[in-house]
Amino acid sequence: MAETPVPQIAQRPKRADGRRNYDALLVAARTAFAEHGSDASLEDIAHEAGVAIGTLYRHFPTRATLVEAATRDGLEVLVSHARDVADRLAPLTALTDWMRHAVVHFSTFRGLVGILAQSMYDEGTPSHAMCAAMHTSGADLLRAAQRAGEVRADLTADELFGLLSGAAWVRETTRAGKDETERFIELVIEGIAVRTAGP
Amino acid sequence: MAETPVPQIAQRPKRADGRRNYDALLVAARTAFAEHGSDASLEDIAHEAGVAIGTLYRHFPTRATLVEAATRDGLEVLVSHARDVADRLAPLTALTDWMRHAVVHFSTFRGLVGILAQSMYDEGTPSHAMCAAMHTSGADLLRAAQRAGEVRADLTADELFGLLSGAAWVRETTRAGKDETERFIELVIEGIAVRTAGP
DNA sequence: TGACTAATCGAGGCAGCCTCAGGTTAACTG
DNA sequence: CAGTTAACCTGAGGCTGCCTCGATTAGTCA
Repeated sequence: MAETPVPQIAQRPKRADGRRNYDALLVAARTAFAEHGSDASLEDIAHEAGVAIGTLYRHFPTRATLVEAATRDGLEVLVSHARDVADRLAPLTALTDWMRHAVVHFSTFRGLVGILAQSMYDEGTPSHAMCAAMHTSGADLLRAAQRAGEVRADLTADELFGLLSGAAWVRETTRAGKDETERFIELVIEGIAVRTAGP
Repeated sequence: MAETPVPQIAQRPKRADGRRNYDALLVAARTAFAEHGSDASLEDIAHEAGVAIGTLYRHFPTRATLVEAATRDGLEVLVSHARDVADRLAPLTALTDWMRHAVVHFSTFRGLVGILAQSMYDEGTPSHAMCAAMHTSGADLLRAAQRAGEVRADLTADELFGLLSGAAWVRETTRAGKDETERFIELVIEGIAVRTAGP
């Protein structure tokens, strides 16, 4: 298993009021993003957190840094989940299970997939480090499934993430439920899995 | 083949100067959308067309109506292309070919897929009529391929359009080239096609 | 307690959206 | 051709949201 560095992008502020406001902003941001997508009004978020707009910008100089902070935990869970399933499940099952979780996380709120897809290859974006770690996680699972002969050998990790984010985008724009998402992933798996002997 | 109504959403203005400005706006809009995506500045478009902002709003009361007018031709081509391939090609080949064209059109500019995906099921959107016609076209091709036993019988048209728009979204956000797009569609087809006898 | 400086505040400049009251002009009519 | 009319055009102005920055406040530490 390849090394998955744990990125520390921005240490939290030190002063008590600073820490308090930072947390309040994060809570407000998560709510606002869930409701209005990644382009929710920053001034509303600041107001909701009981803080002036300048304070928001002090903690999060760009929208991207706020999104990153609001979604970091979820991505961390995703990365550790990859290690977990790799240990517990058969290769293709592990990959499938992880893909399910990835799609759900990517579509946490409208606009997230776009940001993550961007960050995956664009260093310099706040989310890049976490995305790179996640890329490694996915690639490891893919490689294992390929070694086991369960996934077509010519599929690259980038292609896998293309399929994954496409699925997440569809989920987020159609507000698909559990069943539709499950079905969609099944179709994708069908396309990348090596067929076992037919009837 | 089901009926494909040709919608006439908004007749063009009658007076000469009105028609002239309408056309100029459309040209400017296509350029701007291609360059900046569907959220290009409307004031820039008006200025580029040599017209005041109020004139733009007179012809296109909402951004959606402008997008619709700017992309209607392409959708019409897509619909007639479906009839064409249905006549000329074997069912699965026809479906595949049409999907290729659909993905390319859907990703004409950044933001289009989202609008089309929305319009497909939301009556009351300007693009809905064209989208519905296109839905019919795709469904016809799908049904033919299923009758020929070449595509899994349990795939619905809505699922097909989910896959299609997912592919288009990936193409538009990664600015994928011809090869990547081709590959992506191949993977999708692999997932929905009935496997011919294996080795 | 006083000094230091992190942290906060919010007015203000800017961009883009959209409306509407008033001015202009193409097209038609006698 | 002059008169009439409705279609058309204009752009200032109100609004929302982004982002900055100088003045102010308040934790922290010696």
